[in-house]
Amino acid sequence: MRIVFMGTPDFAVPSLEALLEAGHEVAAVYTQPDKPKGRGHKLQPPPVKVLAEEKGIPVLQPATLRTAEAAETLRGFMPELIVVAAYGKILPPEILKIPPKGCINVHGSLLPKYRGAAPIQWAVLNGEKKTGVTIMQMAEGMDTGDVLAVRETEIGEEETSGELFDRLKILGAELLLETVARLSEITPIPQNDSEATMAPMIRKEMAEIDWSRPAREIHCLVRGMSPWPAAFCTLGEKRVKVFSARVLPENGTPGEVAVLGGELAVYCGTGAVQLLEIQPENGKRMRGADYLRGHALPGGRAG
RNA sequence: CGCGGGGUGGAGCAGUUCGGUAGCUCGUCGGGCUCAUAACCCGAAGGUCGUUGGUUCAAAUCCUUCCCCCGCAA
Repeated sequence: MRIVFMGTPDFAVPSLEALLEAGHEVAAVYTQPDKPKGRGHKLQPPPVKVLAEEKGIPVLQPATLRTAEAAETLRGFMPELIVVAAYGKILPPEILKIPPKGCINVHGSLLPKYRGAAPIQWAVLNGEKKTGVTIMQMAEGMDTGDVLAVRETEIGEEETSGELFDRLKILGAELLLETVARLSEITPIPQNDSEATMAPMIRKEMAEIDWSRPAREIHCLVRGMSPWPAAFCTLGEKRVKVFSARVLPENGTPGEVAVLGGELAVYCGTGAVQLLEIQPENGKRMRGADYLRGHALPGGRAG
């Protein structure tokens, strides 16, 4: 099938790969413009662009699709179908109407749950036991289109957003391929809007640990924010990221640092958490127990 | 030229301002104590102090070249 693919980050890469391997004709790839990232403000191409260029596919990085020119350009590729996976832009109605077989989207949740930009992280943050991927037709609203296919998966007790991301991007690619193959046979199912929840973009401030919260909740925060932006707190004078933690039943003054079970730990509102893997400001990622060797903290307070 | 921190035995750190024979906590190895231990005691091994050149009687420490790592911001 003649397809135009739109996607930007890592999550979208397996989907594009799958379409190519299945022999679909990808006429063009749309992705976000390169942005200055990293130290020194170097321009970074999105992962999808890197793959597309490797495969010799035309790459377009328009700042907006809301112009007559953009619609005209897209029409020029004569796509039968547009496949979108974490593109990062909303498609205006004029664009949605272009491909005769419609526009479909790969979404990292069980819609109508977790509509929006960060479904995977929110599922982990909320301590969900299961989630999944949904392939849907695109409508004008945010992830409101009719559902074409769904696949569920369980979330591990200790699974982080990063790990779940890696699994869902593969699941999503597989389900996408099956859905495209059976597109004409599928009857779209409307979403039940009354059950919808939103998963807005994650902001760094949301990753700050509040030690007065229950240990279980902090554990979810750590998993949900790992590896990005990473849950963080203050130890001594330094800001420290927490990538991995374990819940303990011991109670104490919330925010007090201790050594529990031989590991660096902090008491929470209810229970305590061991900080198994952390990264101090300016430091490398290391085990909490290692950090303890060079820092006398027990008895102190974490912020 | 976005701002900033750092590279010291296997790990995490101190020492660098005011140059002078490398230190702490832990790990490892050997021995001891103990019913026992992530406990305690004794002893040992292990470091060209990221790299290059320089200053000096003497450089981890001062000046210089380059490499690598990381935090913030975006």
